[in-house]
Amino acid sequence: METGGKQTHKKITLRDISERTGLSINTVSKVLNKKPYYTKEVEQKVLQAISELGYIVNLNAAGLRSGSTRTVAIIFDDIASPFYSYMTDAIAKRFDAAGYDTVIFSNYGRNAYVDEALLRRVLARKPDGIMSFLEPSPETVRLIRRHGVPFLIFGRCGEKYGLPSVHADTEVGGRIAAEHLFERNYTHTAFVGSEAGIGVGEDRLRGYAKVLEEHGIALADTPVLYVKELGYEKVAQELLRANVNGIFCYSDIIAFKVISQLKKAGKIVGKDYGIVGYDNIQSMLELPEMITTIDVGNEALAVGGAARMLGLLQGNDEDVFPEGGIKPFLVKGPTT
Amino acid sequence: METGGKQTHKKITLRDISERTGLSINTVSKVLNKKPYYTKEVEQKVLQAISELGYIVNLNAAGLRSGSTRTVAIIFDDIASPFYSYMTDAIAKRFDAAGYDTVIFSNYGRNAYVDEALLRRVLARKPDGIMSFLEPSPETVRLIRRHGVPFLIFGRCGEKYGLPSVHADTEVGGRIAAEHLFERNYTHTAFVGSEAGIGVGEDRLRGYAKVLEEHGIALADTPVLYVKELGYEKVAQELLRANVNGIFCYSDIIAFKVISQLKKAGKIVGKDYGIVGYDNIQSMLELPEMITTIDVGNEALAVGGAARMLGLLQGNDEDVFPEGGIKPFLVKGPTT
DNA sequence: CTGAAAGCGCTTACAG
DNA sequence: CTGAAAGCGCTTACAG
Repeated sequence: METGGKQTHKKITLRDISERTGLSINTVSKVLNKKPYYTKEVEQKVLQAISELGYIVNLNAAGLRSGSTRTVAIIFDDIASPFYSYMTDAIAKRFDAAGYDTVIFSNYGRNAYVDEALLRRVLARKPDGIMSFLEPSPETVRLIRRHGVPFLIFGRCGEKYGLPSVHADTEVGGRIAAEHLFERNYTHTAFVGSEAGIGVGEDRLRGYAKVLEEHGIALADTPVLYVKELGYEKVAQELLRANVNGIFCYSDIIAFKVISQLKKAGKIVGKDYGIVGYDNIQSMLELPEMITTIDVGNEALAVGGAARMLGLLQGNDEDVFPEGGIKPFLVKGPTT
Repeated sequence: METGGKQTHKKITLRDISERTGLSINTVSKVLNKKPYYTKEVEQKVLQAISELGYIVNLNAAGLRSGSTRTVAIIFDDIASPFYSYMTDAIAKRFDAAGYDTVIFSNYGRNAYVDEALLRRVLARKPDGIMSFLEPSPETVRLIRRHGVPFLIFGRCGEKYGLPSVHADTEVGGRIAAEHLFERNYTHTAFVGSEAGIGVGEDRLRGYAKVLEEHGIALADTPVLYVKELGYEKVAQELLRANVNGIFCYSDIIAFKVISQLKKAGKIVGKDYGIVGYDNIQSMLELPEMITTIDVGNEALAVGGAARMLGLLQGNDEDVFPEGGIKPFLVKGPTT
């Protein structure tokens, strides 16, 4: 099987086009970049030589000189997660349409934040902008400042970092979930999160807690469990021990696993208890309706996020959602 | 004042490190790249200056000179699809560990092949290698050859293109699915694909067809339907009209939609009919068990694909699966 | 062990 | 409208 690996392939550069056409390198460059001015005749010659020699521009070299790589970096925790991959697809598609390529970075679950080491790797590629699903660590914020690169936080609020962000109102999401559980008479509730201290998780928890209060229940008197801390088996044990009948989960994936665990104990979802997830991944994957969940306005979020990033790339710092942000909504499924 | 700190966005380059330390630029470069030889003292000085000034290397510039960008491009059809995003995560993680960053490219569903325009965009970034979930068009193959860049086809056979590939035996997958349907007495079967002419789809269909033949049934006498051609409603109509009771689908996602459509007509899956999907996405997403499906050896495929690509990057053209490839296996679910 | 020079492939002023 | 020169930030020979 041949790969062409070791063969010598002559690299075609502007110099070759220049020699072929008898024009100077910068005239050729001008035609390539459609900069004024050149004659139709020159254009013809250049385009023909390019096609004949199979010239392909080296954008790294171009970026080195021009200062812009026409590249956006996306940072996430876990691209295998449907929420991230769906969003990445929707966003990268828009970058593509605007002439930007996308480089992806992840710390592969090693860290819930963008740490300095990761940001250094990102910056070494000189992207024109960075869009991050993760929040930056404090030192990272300093590095972003110093570097002056546009940095957009996506899906989480950037206010406390003084950085631009596009996100839905997560507290409202938690509120909607809790209200729904109470409406359906699942009033003995618990919250199951990923890990404590994640900003967006805390927001959802807060919205949920407020509804509890309105019903005269203190959050402290109800289970608040984190799967990364306890594991799913222990979480299920706690839920059973507390005799909970309404569960609000940080994500659909967590909800699915909780359902599986409780099933082992003979508990039937939608009958013995109700559960609400988060993210509405079933709609992203075009799966059959599986769960009651909160949709954070996925589509609007992706569109808005891409628009905001492209705006930042042009030095435009205006918020795309001045009206108070995207509103999450409930999607009723068979689990409540 | 150089130590003042808030120098607004002055770019720090090797030149600055050189001036700060009194060493030459190439000595600094040598330390950065750990090339022999330099003294401990010099190393100390350089590392300190780098830390003080917050230097970050420009890998585009480095790549321009060295010829290697330490970058791999991944091309896919649709990163929002769980199969692709899971694989991308598993693969990119391994590239990362080997010191390569990943750039993603897609034609966003516009084309089932890597066309020339897309490959040009990829090559303009000068990746050290390309890994593609999509097969190349004929002109694209020529361009790959001419360019001499390592190009690995992932998930599909590259033999007919003369290009290296890592893939499971898809024909066996189709065979296993069909055998299972017959075993379970779903003997009046149909195939539902994505679109005609996709190599990997044809392979699955062929394996399926062979089993039919062994049971004395000609493929031509059974429905072979493509959703991109007919749409889901028409597909369901055809399935009902032919009074089918066993369905083999090209993917789990297609299977889910077919199940939804047939439900509207009152048909209960697992009772009125059996259905087998492909990809085992439920395991990737950690969803509850939802469907009988074919797992193509996802984990092994990702590990092997990454290893093969990293091998190609080092000029090593050896196949990582000399023993006849990865074997798909059946995952029994509630739909058969 | 360290440094001066050349060059990777472009684009950007600027001169004509 | 076209071209000669400089330079983006590095690494690579090569000289000392």
